[in-house]
Amino acid sequence: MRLAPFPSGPLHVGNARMVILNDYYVKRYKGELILVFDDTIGSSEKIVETEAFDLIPDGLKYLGVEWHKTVYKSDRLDLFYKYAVDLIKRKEAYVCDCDAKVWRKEHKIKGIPCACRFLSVEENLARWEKMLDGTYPERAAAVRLKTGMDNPDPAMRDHVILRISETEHPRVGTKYRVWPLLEYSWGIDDHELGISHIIRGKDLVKEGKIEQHIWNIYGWQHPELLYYGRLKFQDATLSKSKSSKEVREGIYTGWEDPRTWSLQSLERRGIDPRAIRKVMLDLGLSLVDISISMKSVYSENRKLRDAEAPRVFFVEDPIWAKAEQIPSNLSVADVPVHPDFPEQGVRRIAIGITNGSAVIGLSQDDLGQMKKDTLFRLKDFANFTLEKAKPPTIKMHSKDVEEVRKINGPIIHWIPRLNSVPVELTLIDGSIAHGFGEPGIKDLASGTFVQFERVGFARLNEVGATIRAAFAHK
RNA sequence: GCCCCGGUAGUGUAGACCGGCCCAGCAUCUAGGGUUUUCGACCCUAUGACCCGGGUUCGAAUCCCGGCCGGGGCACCA
Repeated sequence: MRLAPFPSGPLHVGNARMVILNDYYVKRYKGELILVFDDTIGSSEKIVETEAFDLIPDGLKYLGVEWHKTVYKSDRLDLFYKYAVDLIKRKEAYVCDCDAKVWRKEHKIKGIPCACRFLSVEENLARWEKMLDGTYPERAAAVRLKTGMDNPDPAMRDHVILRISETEHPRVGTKYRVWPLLEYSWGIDDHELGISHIIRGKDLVKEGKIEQHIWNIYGWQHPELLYYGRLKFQDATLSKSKSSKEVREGIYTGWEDPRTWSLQSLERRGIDPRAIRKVMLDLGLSLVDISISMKSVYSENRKLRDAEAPRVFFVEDPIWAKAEQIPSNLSVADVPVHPDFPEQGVRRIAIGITNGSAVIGLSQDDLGQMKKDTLFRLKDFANFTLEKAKPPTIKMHSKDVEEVRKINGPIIHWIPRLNSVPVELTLIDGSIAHGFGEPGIKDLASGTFVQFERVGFARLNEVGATIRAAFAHK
């Protein structure tokens, strides 16, 4: 089987379907997977980006995809030329010098052949040479495959299979000026590369039919063609060209910016590749267009990683409150690393008491919902009442959690002023939440997937004087 | 305009090829409840679907026809 990305940028969650489906069947039937960079010259809208040659394999490795060989379409032009000449000699193809617009209107739509279709083999071969040697400028001539002008489907009438482009190619430069189109190059390569099964999006069914036409000409065995419908995410806009532009212009921080939805960005957010794989495989292989939510990926990720995610306190944009009347024997809070696994021990958070009071950071949301005298609990520490809002002052009430449970009072997360560490948390929309994490956060390894209690899961990407983290999901 | 494909709960999927075991299974979402020193995890409960109309048949989500709705193709893009 084969993976055939166009190298315009890294793979994103949407591309993951194609990749995982192929990888799944290859592994299940112990087949062979070839990574084929579909780096023909493209068009003004579809441009080959050199960095994609590295970003795509990176994404595949992240997903745990194993491929056996890498092939570049741009290395195989001579092969496509060889078959082009052969098709012309077999009178299966011809060089058409009609204007594309005129041809579409007068010939394709009406189903009437143009004069070029009846030219002799010799004349066609002469024209072919003129395409190669530069006599024809761009767009002046193209090779058409005789799929049939009388085909009831206008989409199938004598499609162009090779055309002239003088765009410089990032890998082979200006060595070639005639480039194949996708359906032709694959018609040849699916056979030449020995592909047995093709799994691709249903936007390519017409291309599949053209491939079959070519296989029939040569009497080649048909690879199995399987198509799946369009996949949309309700809560993610996937646009490689938009991302590419925003990355280039510096509006996005790079290809790991969450707004690109690249595999790199998901890795950075601590999404387990197995979560993506599970969701993609659950979709099956139907032709139906589907629209799913990233929530399913998040749900799977939670199942996979909740158990290994240490709990940490993080307060965004904290309001520093003066906490009074704390007894000196309560100078440290012992907070479980993970509530379901007591054996993982506790986080010892020093409160920082001076003269019976300390400074504690609370979230604006929590504080905003409290009235004077509200009884609440600083989670895993002690109960307090709100004395006054400005300046924010809270007073120790009791230690036992039952006191606050009785009245069903709020239990909130918090951080001490003492030794708390600045944290920059990149959210899914690309914005950054500034806040502080509890002192112990600086002892965690970079790459750790944590749960900021009552905030959500995140991955620590840089651990230093300031912690940089990426929000994953609730 | 021409051609192709699809339509099971909010979402996704199983069942459809080989009609009965399907008054339709599962997951997720949503709403309740339980548990928990997190708005996480875990447990329980609830709501909720075979696009419509004919036909074949003892019997149709499954087969046939028509309609409706949706998607895609008709590029010298991939």
